[in-house]
Amino acid sequence: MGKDSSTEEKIRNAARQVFLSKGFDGCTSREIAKAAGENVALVNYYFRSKSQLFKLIFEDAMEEFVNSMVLVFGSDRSLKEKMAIFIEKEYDFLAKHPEIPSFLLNEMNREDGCSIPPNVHFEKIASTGVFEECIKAQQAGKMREIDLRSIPLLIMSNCHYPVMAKNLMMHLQSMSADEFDQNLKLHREHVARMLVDYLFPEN
Amino acid sequence: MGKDSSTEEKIRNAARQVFLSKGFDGCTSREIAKAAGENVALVNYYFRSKSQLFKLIFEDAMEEFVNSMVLVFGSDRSLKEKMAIFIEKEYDFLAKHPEIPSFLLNEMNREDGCSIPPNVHFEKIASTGVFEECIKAQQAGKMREIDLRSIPLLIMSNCHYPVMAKNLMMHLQSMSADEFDQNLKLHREHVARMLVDYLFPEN
DNA sequence: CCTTGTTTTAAACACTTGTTTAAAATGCTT
DNA sequence: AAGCATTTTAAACAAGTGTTTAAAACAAGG
Repeated sequence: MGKDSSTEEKIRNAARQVFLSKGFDGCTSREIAKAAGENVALVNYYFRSKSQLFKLIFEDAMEEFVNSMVLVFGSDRSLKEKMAIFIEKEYDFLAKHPEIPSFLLNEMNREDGCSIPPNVHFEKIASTGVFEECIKAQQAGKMREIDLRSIPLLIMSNCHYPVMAKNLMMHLQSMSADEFDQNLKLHREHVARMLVDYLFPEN
Repeated sequence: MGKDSSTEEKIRNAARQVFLSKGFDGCTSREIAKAAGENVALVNYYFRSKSQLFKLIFEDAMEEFVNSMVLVFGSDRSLKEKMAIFIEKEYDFLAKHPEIPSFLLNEMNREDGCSIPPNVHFEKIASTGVFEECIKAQQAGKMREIDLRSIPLLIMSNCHYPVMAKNLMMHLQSMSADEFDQNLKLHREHVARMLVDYLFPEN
């Protein structure tokens, strides 16, 4: 069976790009094929159906997404440092892949959207031991008493939303894309300071 | 010309519900008509086209959205109080209309998505005088030195994202809808405290 | 009643959708 | 070169899309 470079990969990459920016409903099989420079029939020849191909792309994105979480938490810095570094990395990651948050959220909310076993991703994050680390820190009085499930939500809110809301904010505050990007660099520092200050209050 | 109750409104309401939950690409004219219990042709009879009808719904949602901002900032409380109240109101509002943030963001990012004059909404917010109020507070050392455009972004991030990410969080943390909603109540208080503490540091 | 204008309907329009087919092109082994 | 499976193509398929049409149903006033 063939090299997985060439055609199959070309379609997969094109699909990724198109799906990420337009979503499942927002694009057509022919659009993906054209973006790959290949015949429409090849999409189904290699991936059986549009949905099947989408599932592949979606799970890839989800994995990439979760991995970027796991990476930092696995290191052996202090919890406070980890948090700050994670926010840094997250902003860097999102600068390169700004469509991922919107993509995941949207397709997660579509009916018959997500058919993935949840435990996989949960386990991956839990396996870094970051949760136990938090509990310890809380018991030692070094970390604010807060439900552990709120922490990812706090971080993700402040990292993901700004990227997703770029167009909306540009509209509401009538600013250009450059202005927004420039402002985002400052915003990022506020976010890091605010979250760390809140989660690790000074005595 | 007829009563604007009955058919026209029935279609408009159905369209709102369907558009909000599925987006422009995610639904069909026939689906809207069926939801309204009327014939397909009536959609175009009253609204000329699917796009036209969508534009109406979209601008309505946007207005509702901006108004919920303006309402609080127009009151005559202290800035610190306004902020806290606003977050409260926003969470209440979003509990009733959880689809609006996703809807606005998505359709804002669609190509040929937003064809609305931006200045309208910007002016509406600016006209509350909240910006001048912030500048004053910053000069008096009562408010953190931060670009004013970051403040709405901070607030919206922490109010809107949690609602949008409900399904994603349920999945990642393998929790039920009830668990999530319960957690959201606690989360909301953290958000209010964190934002106020950060924007109005004690001395 | 008939006439007028408005509202509603079923049917059709042209076009796009995802998917399949059957034939053509290509590559590889013998 | 011949035979083979694999890959690619253009064409077709049925179903669904937004929109239009032309006729029917309705309401109101003369």
